[in-house]
Order: sequence, then structure tokens, then C-alpha cells
Amino acid sequence: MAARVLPRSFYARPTVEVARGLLGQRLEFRGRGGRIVEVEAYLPEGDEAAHAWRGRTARTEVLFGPPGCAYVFLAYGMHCCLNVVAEPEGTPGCVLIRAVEGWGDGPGKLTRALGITLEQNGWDLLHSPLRILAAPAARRESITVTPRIGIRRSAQLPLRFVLES
DNA sequence: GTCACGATTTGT
DNA sequence: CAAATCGTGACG
Repeated sequence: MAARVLPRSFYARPTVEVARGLLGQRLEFRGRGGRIVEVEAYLPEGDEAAHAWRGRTARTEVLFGPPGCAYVFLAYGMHCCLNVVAEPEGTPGCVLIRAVEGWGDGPGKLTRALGITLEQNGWDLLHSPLRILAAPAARRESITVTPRIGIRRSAQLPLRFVLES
């Protein structure tokens, strides 16, 4: 039978649960894709490193929209970073996709390899060429938790999740 | 309007 | 360790 996309209800949960749940799922875009093996959670509250920390602005608008949509932003003026909007609509949590199996590590390298750009910002992962297909959930014991990479504020929080081979 | 800075990557 | 490179948010 054909693979199916993860349902809206999967994303409408606490950000950390969505982050853990995304490990092992399959991200696809225009014929390219693979298993998600590294993610980071950016919380809707108390997280100074999250873009939503500064409030609702033009850039962060999609974070406040429906869960299950893509939030893409430009980092350092040259790299696009792909996030998945989590939490119920109105609550700005999101999960940064840092690595997809077979396409290299690093959020910037990943989007470049898959051809994801700012054009995909706001796209619905349930009804667009950019989608996440359901796969067996990662075993809890196969997930390593560490602090997030490349941030200064709230750098001590254990919000990076890596799926070990 | 102006300005400092960043959820990165790559080369020295 | 430093450059590349530019949109965003803070400040006035």
C-alpha cells in the first residue's frame, strides 16, 4: 500500500513530543528525501533562542499558524533552515530538521541538497510536494539527547535529539 | 532610517 | 579561527 503522510494530530502536540516523534519519519521533496535523523526543538515559551521569543512578527507568522506546516528562514544570509510547526494553532513551537539520512548533516546543507528554499515557507506538509511520510517510530532507547547547536541564549536546554544508527 | 547580529558552512 | 552575506529586530 502507498505510504501515507503524518496526520495533523501528530503535529498538534507539545514541541518536544513532536521532535522525538519526527526521528525516523521520512521527509520527501520532489523525489528526494530520507529518514529524519537529527532535530532540535524550539519551544513556544521560556525559550530565548526561539524566533517566536520576540513575539509575533511577519517572519514568525507561520509559527503561529496550523501545525504540520513548514517554517523556512534564512540563516546568516545564505543558508535556508527547515522547521516543522508544532503545537496547536496559535502556539508557536517548531522543530528544526538538522539531518536527513543520505543527504548530509547540517540544516543548511540539508535544504541545499533537497532543493528547499524560502519559497517553501508556509507549505503544508500534508498537502504539498514537501511532505513527511509515516514510518515506524524510533525506539526511545535509540535517541540521544544533547544541548542545541550554534545558539547562545538558552544554550543549556537539552532540546537536540539524534537518532543513532 | 540605521545598525549589530545570527537556529551555518567552509576555508585558512 | 575568520569570512561570506543579508534579512530581521531593536532603537531612535
